[in-house]
Amino acid sequence: MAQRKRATIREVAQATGLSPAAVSYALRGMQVSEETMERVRRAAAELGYEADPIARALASGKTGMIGLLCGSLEDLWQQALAVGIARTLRDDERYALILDAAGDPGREQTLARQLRGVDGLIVQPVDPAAAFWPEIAESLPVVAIGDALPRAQTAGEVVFDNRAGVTMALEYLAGKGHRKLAVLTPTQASTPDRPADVHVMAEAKRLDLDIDMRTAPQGLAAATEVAADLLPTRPGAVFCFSDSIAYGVLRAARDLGLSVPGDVAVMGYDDHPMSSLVGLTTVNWDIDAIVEAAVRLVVAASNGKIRRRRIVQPPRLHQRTSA
Amino acid sequence: MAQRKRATIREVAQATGLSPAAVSYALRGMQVSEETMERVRRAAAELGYEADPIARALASGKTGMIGLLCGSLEDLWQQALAVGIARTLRDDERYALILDAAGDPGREQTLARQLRGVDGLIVQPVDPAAAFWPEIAESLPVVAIGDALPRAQTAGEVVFDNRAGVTMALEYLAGKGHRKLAVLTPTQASTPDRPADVHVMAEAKRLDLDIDMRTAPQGLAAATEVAADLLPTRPGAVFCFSDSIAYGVLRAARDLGLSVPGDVAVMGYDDHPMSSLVGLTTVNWDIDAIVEAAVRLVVAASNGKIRRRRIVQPPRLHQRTSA
DNA sequence: ACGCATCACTGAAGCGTTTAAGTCTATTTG
DNA sequence: CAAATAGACTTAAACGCTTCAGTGATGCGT
Repeated sequence: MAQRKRATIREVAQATGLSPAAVSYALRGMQVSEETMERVRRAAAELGYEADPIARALASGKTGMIGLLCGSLEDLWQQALAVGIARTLRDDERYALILDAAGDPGREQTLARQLRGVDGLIVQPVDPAAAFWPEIAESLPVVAIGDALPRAQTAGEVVFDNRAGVTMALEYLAGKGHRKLAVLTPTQASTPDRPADVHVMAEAKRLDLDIDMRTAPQGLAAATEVAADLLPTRPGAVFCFSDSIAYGVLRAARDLGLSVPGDVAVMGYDDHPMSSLVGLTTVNWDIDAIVEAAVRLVVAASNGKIRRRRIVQPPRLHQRTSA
Repeated sequence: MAQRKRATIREVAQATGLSPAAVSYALRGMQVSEETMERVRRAAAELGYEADPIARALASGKTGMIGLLCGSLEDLWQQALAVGIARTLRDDERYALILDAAGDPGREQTLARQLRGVDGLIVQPVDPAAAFWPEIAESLPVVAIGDALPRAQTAGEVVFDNRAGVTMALEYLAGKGHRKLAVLTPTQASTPDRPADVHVMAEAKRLDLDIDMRTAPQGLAAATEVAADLLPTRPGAVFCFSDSIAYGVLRAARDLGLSVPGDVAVMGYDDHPMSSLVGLTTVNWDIDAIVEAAVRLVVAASNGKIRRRRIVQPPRLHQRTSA
């Protein structure tokens, strides 16, 4: 509370009889003799000096922070992704500033716009086609996860082959003999023509499926409510566009006394660790590979190395007991 | 990538024929005429001007960022807590810088020390008794969640009545007739005499229980491995100090073909939303209340309002099917 | 012994804001 | 009507660091 003033670089300079510049160099191991470096280190430790990241950032133009703009942190899988990215960034001496668009394209735009003082941005776009992305990507390195940003010059993209993922899921369900299904996609304010939705419609037509397409929030309680409305219409199977939503369906099914997969088959999407425990059949994206690739791309870009690589993740089907 | 330069306040000043100071005031609605304000607003919008948070922070001494130092983000409950706090902070125009001590007191110290340029700190301490807390708390407002920081002058504390929580869990298990139990606490590098451990030992003695105390990581896969080692010793019940660990036990039990709670009862701690789905009996802490209280305290303190309140959370028992 | 690098460091400008103090005009007040 | 007051700005000094362009000393080759 006391907000005690911390030591500045000037005080260290005074203590060692050097100039502030020399101290600055010494602390970062540049341009100084071994001996001076040692002396400075000692004095700094003595005074409890710790460089002020704000001042450093203003002077150097680099903050060491990477913004992580998540589509919706209510989704457990995205939580896991965020934690993984934060952890991996730390190994590069960088910190993640985690932001949550909460499924709202408007908020996504606001957050992306306000985001300065960040060396790079990793984004799981809610609205990949939005008009503001090119402008953002022009002012700092942007790496997109999930969907590409078609109109922006990103520093890299780790995209999911959602077309293949949807096909895989729907073919699997169709192969089990299901014709009448429901599809639950995450609720998001006004994002028309989402790529995933388009894929679902196309595949439904191709496979001659009767689908009831609805939206659901990612929170367990809220998703359960939506599912409780849906299940009485007795779809043969429910395909959820995130494991979090699928958990809600499982919960609702149990509350209604429906057996899974007997009365209703349930499929998820993403493969959160908990899915292995609850037996959810789901489409798997390799989260570790995604984390690793995204971090590598954004770190390279923030160092000025140009990559602009597009890495495509292939889906895999994890069959368990729910479908 | 182009790193296109954004407009500065000076350019807005030039465009309007005012001084930078006037623009600064106008943009924050102070000391200027309505008319000038409007003119500045328009010019700023035109130029796409957005204040640089770094420079603003250096000049004003406030960043709008609150540090959130989590004990271990592998724990799903702590993930949920972090997401909730970030979301709630946003309503106060503040951002959360989420950091993960990963159960390591050493890392906790490093992170806490480096943490400057943050208006306040919310921490779920790994090592509440550590010697560096007083120093940290002196340089910025600190709010502790979970365990209090006994030696530091914090700006507030939202503590869990772990004594009551442990008693509740152990009495419940004892009441079910269990004598031989195992307790799984989160792995953390070298933190001696953790309060929770002490409570467990005391209660074990009082209730005359035979307990096998072990540690486990919070990740599902890793926790499952530990549990797979433990379960063959056939404890009557396993009490886990986090739901995440309990999930691992449930998984291992299923892998080994043990019925829950028939062959082994499992109890968790924290009450993550998923526990309602997997039927985990657990000790509940009201996460929404905790989030709300912690944010309120840290925001008040970062505004200079002194509170220093200690809020104690009472445990509740959520009985489900696993014990 | 001479020029030429190299090394170790210093001086000072700047990064883009905020903010305390000061200036000038217009208005109010005794 | 002089003096005090308020309003609307401007000036300039921070904020704490980095970094560019020097400045003397040394070491080196010839």
